[in-house]
Amino acid sequence: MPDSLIPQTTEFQRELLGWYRHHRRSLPWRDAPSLYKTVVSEFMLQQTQVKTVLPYLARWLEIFPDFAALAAASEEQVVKNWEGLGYYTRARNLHKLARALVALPSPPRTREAWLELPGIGPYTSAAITSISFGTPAAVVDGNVVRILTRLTADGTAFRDSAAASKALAPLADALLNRAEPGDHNQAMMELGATVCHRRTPLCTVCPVRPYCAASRRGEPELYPRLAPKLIEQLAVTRLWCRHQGKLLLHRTAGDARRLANLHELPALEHAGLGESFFAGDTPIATKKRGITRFAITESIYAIQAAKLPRGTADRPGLVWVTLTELEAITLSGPHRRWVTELLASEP
DNA sequence: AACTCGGGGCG
DNA sequence: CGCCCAGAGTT
Repeated sequence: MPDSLIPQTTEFQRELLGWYRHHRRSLPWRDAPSLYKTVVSEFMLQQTQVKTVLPYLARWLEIFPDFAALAAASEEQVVKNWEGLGYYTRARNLHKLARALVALPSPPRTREAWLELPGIGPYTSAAITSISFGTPAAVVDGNVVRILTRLTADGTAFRDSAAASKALAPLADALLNRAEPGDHNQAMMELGATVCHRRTPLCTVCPVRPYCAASRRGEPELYPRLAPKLIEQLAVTRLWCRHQGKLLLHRTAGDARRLANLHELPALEHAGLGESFFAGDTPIATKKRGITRFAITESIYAIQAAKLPRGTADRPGLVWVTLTELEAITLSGPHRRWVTELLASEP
């Protein structure tokens, strides 16, 4: 392991923590910290930027102020308040977690015990226990991977960020300030978010620049080395079908791995229609979206209910929804926007 | 170990 | 457009 940094660990920790005390952003889970706020924010922040999370978290804390309120809510209500954030399994797991915690005499205090709970992995268990209980567990997220590979100029070609996190865990642990693990962990992530940017990092204001091999070489952007991902182009055709004030939607099965119980505009396959059903017609809207490794172009075609093949609307998953019901049900983020937009542009 | 899950920010 | 974001669960 490239660890020329290790002998200077104490100095590194002191500079990092000193910087953090002065420069940390004021964030809702830092102001009046509580276990509940820490847990909810960590779930929302999985693979999601701070800026995106802020409005969701504020609303969430109003509606579900503590574990008891969350545990008492229905799953439907919980997922509805996650609408637009994505990775909806996180919401279901957070809900399950709340129900598991209120059934215990007190929340666990060890990383191992938290790891057993739903939605909690290596990162989140370390984050929660270090921040809330002072447990000496080092977090390794995307920020930490970037900082550690730069500190040591580690040019290893990692398959993906998960492989990098695993490989860098020992170094993260060696650098952990065991007297202040929560602030140390947050300081590492704060540094990654506000100074050690993926591109054009602000090395001139970096508190740990003296310990950074990549900065010395003048090429911090070379790290980390991650394999490029292949983006696949995909085309989806969807229906816009209005009838007697209602809108035809597709509801994904509750046991599906993706978008379980969520609604979207029906795709051709949901309606049992062939690929060429709308051949020659003009879509009322064309939308682009990205989903992990897919770049999807969605074409939406208006069709009268009477022109659908008989029995189409009775197919499994298809539902007629009134505009009043539409507000209460959960749509995926993009579909919520598109539907709102298309309704507003109706004559 | 490799895949999958949604969505948005930003260069 | 492509990469990344306070990752975890499943296969």
